[in-house]
Amino acid sequence: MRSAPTILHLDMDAFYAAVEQAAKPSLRGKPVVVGGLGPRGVVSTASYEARIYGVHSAMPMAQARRLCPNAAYLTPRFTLYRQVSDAVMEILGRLSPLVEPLSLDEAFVDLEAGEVLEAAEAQAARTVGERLRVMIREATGLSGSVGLAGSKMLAKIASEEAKPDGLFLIEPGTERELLAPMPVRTLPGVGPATAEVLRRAGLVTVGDTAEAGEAELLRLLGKAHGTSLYAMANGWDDRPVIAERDAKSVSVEDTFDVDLTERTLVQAHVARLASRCVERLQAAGRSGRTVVIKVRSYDFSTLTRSETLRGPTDDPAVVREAAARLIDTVDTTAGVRLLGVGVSGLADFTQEDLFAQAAAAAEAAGTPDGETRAAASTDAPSADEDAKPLADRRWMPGRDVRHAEHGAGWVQGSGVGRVTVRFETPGSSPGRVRTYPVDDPDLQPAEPLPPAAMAGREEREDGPEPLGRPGGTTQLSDPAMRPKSRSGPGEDDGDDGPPSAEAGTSSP
DNA sequence: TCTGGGGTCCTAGGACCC
DNA sequence: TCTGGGGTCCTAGGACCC
Repeated sequence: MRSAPTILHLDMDAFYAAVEQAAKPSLRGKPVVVGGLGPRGVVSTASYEARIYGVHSAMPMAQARRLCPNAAYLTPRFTLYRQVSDAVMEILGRLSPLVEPLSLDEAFVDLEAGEVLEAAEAQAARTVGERLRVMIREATGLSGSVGLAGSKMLAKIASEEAKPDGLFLIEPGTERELLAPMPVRTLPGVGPATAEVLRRAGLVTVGDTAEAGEAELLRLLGKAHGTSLYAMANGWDDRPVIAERDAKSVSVEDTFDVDLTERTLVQAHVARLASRCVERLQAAGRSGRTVVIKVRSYDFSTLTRSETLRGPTDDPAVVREAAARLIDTVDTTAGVRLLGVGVSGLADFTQEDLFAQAAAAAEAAGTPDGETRAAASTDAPSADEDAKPLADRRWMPGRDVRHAEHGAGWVQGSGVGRVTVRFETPGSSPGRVRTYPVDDPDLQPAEPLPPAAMAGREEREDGPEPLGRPGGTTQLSDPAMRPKSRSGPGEDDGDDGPPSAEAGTSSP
């Protein structure tokens, strides 16, 4: 715990939804929900306008649609979010060399490690935080909330208090009094299960928990959890900001629109997931020794099976074979809703490297060829072409497209052989809507356009058609064009829950 | 129309070794 | 001739986070 508030936590406000609003002028000020659009999708991020209706992260998409039928529902575009995130992280790097990203939209910064802050007093830290918020807005057009405190835990709690679009500084010395009345769920590491255990013991607030004493918490929660919770409840936290950590596992998983029952289909999906997993592993330049499969059944019960190899590998065939052996041990006849394949026990070298080294050594020593292994490891990794039908992905709501005549736009919706496109770009004014057949050769998928603030020079010259020409056929209901109907104050507790991953459901 | 996807860390039991 | 004790690795599951 530092005597000056020199740990900064940045949390971007409703990040994915805010990026979409920056990219799509017609959605600004309107409810926007980003997440999986399939029958089993969940909400990744809801804009503040959508939260007023009760929509929040991790909520099933179907429920969100019931609560807020007029929102724009968009599939996530991670490459774009990563671009914007990189720009934000670069700005954080100007404050201090010690930046710890937690996700695309969140990071800790140790201001003491930078020169920006010499006089380590509160006023200086506040100034740095406010300047940061301005820089982020100028560079990306987005708002972020800043927490400042003497520890990571408190900085994070502070940024939560600051939301949305604010700054909150916890003056060292005031933390216990600030924390005491807060619900124990405020503390990091206290989720539903822990909160319930504590509630049954009569501990509801952070203050209750601190007063209960360490022995009681150890009894209730076990060693590691009890010890850390006692410290957190007292505001004690001296975890350092750590610049970069190596990943410890890589995994991919798919939830299916309809439960899988056919054995060969299950096996085929496991093989495909194994290949995808290895692609990611290789892209990271890593290899792994333990292969894990995950199976979620029709009733949501979930199990994992793992196998540890003799040495680390990044060979797709080796991982596929291990995954195939593992799935063979699982009864899937009742129906499977999710399959996953992961690799852990990561290393920076591979078994093949070792073979190659041995071979090279052997060759150097005059032994005939060291080629035996090479063939196996260069097998084509069988890209997952058939992952999702191409047509489905091309016209997912939210995707960028380009029309030969009308220029850049994005997919507002599709169905029954048609795609509805709104023609606008980040720097334009709200655009109009037109509908095309899905196989119209004039219409093609396009690269995402970054927020206008980031676009710099190259943007703008190629805007969409101006408003005013009649002829756009609007046949899908058009959420973005409805009048703003902000109802009621809404609650708006925290921000962002779970970010999500690729639109990811697929059917057999 | 109930419940995504990508991670981290912890616990606990059994195998195995010294 | 009836019971060690500790350390490490592996496997499985669960809580939690974004």
